[in-house]
Amino acid sequence: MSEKVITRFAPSPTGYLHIGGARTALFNWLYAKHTGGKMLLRIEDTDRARSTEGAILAILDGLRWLELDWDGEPVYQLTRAERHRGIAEQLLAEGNAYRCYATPEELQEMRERARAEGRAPGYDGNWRHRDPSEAPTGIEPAIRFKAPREGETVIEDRVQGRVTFANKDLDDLVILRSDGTPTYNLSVVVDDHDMDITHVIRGDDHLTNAARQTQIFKALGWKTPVYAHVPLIHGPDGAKLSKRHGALGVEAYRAMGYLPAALRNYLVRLGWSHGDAEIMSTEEMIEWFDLDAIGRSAARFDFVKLENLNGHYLRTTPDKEIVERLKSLVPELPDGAALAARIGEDGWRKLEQAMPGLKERAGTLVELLDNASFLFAKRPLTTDEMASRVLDEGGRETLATLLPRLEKVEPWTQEALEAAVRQFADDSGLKLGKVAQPLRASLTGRSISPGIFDVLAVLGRRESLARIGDQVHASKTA
RNA sequence: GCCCCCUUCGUCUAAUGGUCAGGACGUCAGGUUUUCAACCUGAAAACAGGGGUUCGAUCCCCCUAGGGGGCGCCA
Repeated sequence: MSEKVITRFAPSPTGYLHIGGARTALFNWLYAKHTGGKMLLRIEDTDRARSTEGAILAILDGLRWLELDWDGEPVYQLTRAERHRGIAEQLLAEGNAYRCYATPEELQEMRERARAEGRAPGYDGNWRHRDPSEAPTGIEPAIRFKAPREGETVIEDRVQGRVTFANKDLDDLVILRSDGTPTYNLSVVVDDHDMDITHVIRGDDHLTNAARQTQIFKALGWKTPVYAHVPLIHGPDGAKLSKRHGALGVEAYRAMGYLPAALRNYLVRLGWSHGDAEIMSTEEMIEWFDLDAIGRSAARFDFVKLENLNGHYLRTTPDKEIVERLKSLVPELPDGAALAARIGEDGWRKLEQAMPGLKERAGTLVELLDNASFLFAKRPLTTDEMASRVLDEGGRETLATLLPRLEKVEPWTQEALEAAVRQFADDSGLKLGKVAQPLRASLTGRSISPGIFDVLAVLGRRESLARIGDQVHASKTA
């Protein structure tokens, strides 16, 4: 019965689901899937001052967007406070905890003194042995766990290996605040036990917590879960991930135009590998993922590689799906409403038609959309610098002679257009590029675009001829 | 300050007590080409430093340096 693996993702809702949390969730999810187990979701909202409803929603949304599902209903830690309190009382009754009357000021002072004297700034255990009769009046005590003083606490970590802490370095932590609310380390132990969690996969910033939690598990006579502490993700400069370079919520990645499959693929390769495999399907990830293959060193976040991966997934995603994703993305963009109005039904149709050429050239959905902007541009087009240079006198003359030939093309298909333009280039003794570039500039306002015959076909006869005509006329009036 | 962890091309990583230290992204050079991409070919690019152990160390041990994490009545 207890053979089945149960992992959990346990974010605290004090902000969005950041990229490190997303990877932790992914690893928990993959391990659960790999072993045929479950992944539970627990919202660690015991810090009432900082937890927000919005953050909970953001985290749930982020997980859904990443397509990482969890088993059962999310457990809100706050709702279990009574149970946690009960265990604290039990620990107290069994002599594994004690009341501490130290005030915040006293603790502050103690820490400063310890630091000054070069000792670990932990609690000195003053109230561990003091008689309750000495308790000052008017002060509600906190309850502290009576941590072992001698010996060591050993964690057999699936990623970090055997990690040993001297018990003298681990102080008596508060398990129940003076206001009667449980603290993190107590809640985690009780919940992991009650939820039958078999594997705890989390960031290695929790490594020392694992030692403290192990002590509590032992005091309670409970079996500890298997631990796997994954190294953190750093910014490109090797320093802690800041908002500037990637500690963004996953919704920011969505807004930048990344695909969930690409982000998953990128994240799974940060700290974990399977031989030379780089691009892998979700099925392959599940099949191959294993705790033992997780590395022990921190990885730097690299947007360039993410974008490369995203480009790959863009190219292999069906056109219709990309259009759907764009439709939901556009309203969230700056000026999204206006953009959506400009695109319109007709624009979405053109977009899908032009998609094969567009997705080949983009790293993100946002870039793709920008590359596609010529599709919904209104005449007369504005031309960028490079396009203007192509549309010099010679370029416009070429267009002027080409225009009548194009007007005769029937039907207006890519094949017919290509044949006509190539024939024109031949007849004029011009290289195809000399014709294609002015054409491109007149049709898109840029020097870069999808294949020119695609552009012509998608834009349609009327619009294409009008845009070319605009340039020809400009040459006459100039 | 104390405790814990980490260190292979710029980045993500593989591998091994004896290898030309492999792959991917990026970079550079070619090819292809209507532009840009994509794609193909090729190149440059790493075992942090110092001691051991060993016939032989990137790999095992120690030290140093550098980086990271933790040290709350936060989670």
